[in-house]
Amino acid sequence: MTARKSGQNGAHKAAIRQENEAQILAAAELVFADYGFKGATTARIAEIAKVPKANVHYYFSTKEALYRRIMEDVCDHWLQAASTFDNSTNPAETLRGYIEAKMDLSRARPHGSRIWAHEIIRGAKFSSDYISTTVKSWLDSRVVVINRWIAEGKMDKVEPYSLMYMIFATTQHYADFSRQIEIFNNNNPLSDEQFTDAKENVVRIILKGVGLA
Amino acid sequence: MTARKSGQNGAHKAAIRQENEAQILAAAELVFADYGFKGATTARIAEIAKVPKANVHYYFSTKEALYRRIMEDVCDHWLQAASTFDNSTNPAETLRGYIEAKMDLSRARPHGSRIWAHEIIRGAKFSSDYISTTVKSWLDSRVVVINRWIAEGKMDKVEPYSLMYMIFATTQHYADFSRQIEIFNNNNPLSDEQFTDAKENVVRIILKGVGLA
DNA sequence: ATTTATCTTGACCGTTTGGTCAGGTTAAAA
DNA sequence: TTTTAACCTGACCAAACGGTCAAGATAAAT
Repeated sequence: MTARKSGQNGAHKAAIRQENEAQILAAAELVFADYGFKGATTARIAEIAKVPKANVHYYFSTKEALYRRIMEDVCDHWLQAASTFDNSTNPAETLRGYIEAKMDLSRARPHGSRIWAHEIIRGAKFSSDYISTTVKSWLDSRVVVINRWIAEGKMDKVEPYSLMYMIFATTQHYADFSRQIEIFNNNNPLSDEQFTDAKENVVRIILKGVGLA
Repeated sequence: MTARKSGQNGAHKAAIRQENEAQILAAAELVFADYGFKGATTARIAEIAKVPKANVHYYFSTKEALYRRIMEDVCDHWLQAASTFDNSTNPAETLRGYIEAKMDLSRARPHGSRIWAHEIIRGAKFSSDYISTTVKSWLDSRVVVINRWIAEGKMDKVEPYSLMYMIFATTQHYADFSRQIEIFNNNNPLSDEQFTDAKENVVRIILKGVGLA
């Protein structure tokens, strides 16, 4: 294949790089989600990505570098869902939007949620900085909003952190524990209908639970 | 030390066995909780248990045998907390009792909860039988109770599974994600006071959320 | 056509892994 | 006291681990 056949300026090489990196990242996300950082192996990642193991190390110098890259991706998506909390005029609408966004993220990217779970369970060795700065700032500012709603008598007086933890836990449960839910559902993954129903139930219980229904 | 010095009939040997097994089990619980089955190493377990690695294999033939034993323990404790759901006359009292029992279990035995989380995240390879029989039976019978409460107009019409998943997720979050909670709490573990407060908030939000307040 | 830069990979290396074992110590039984 | 059964452990092993590298293949630039 000549240079002319592809786009100009080394577009083919760039495409190869992008393709391979994407393949490796997708495989790594799967393997890290199943086994966490320590339990995952580069050989297994290579196998799933369908590239020789040496090629994994050509694109990502170390297992840790690959892991950190995956964590960045996971955090980016988390922040994206978080932004739903911005429109803070109507408490019920805002909370509903946030819960629904987090539920949808659990459905769309369960592996990311599982990687995060591994990371925290193990003690957040790689991400404690990110949590104590970026995530904590985000959370604290939402707590302020919730406290304002409470002060304005728009909702019940609840501990905002407890509420947020409940939302974190419940929404992520549908990703992290989907295998358990599947078994309870007679060994069938939740259908789109069942998931939508679950989402509505979660929203309703929480909104009513804090006096927003 | 002679046989006479200890109780009769080989009590000393039995005591040694019990002591060592307990030490190894405690260490294994810690290590499996941090790294899951695959990521945990027998060398690390031996180190924490303060016995030579060969001794770990003297008491537990393989890493998998040790892991299964730990899983049994975890399940036993889970079933113990589950029994709180038995007194099913008063919905609010029953649910409150169950939620509080699960919260207390997360506080008292966080490692067990984390091991369970690892196990499910990975796909419940060792425990799918236990879940699809024992746990599912337990859950389905509680769902019947909740549906009866709903039919009797004692609480809102909610999807019982969604409600139970919310309780699982939220209570276990205080064990599995305690490191994250700690960071949000300015790098301090929740005090007994804060935990009691969180527990009460969780109970209040859920009970009110399903129309039991 | 030749050079250069990037991509590819089988073979390899030192270390760590789960697990074994021979030979020892200790306590219970005879 | 002697025998027996259980406990203990340093040393070891094959396999799997993360990572390296030299040598070749491919495509872009000259």
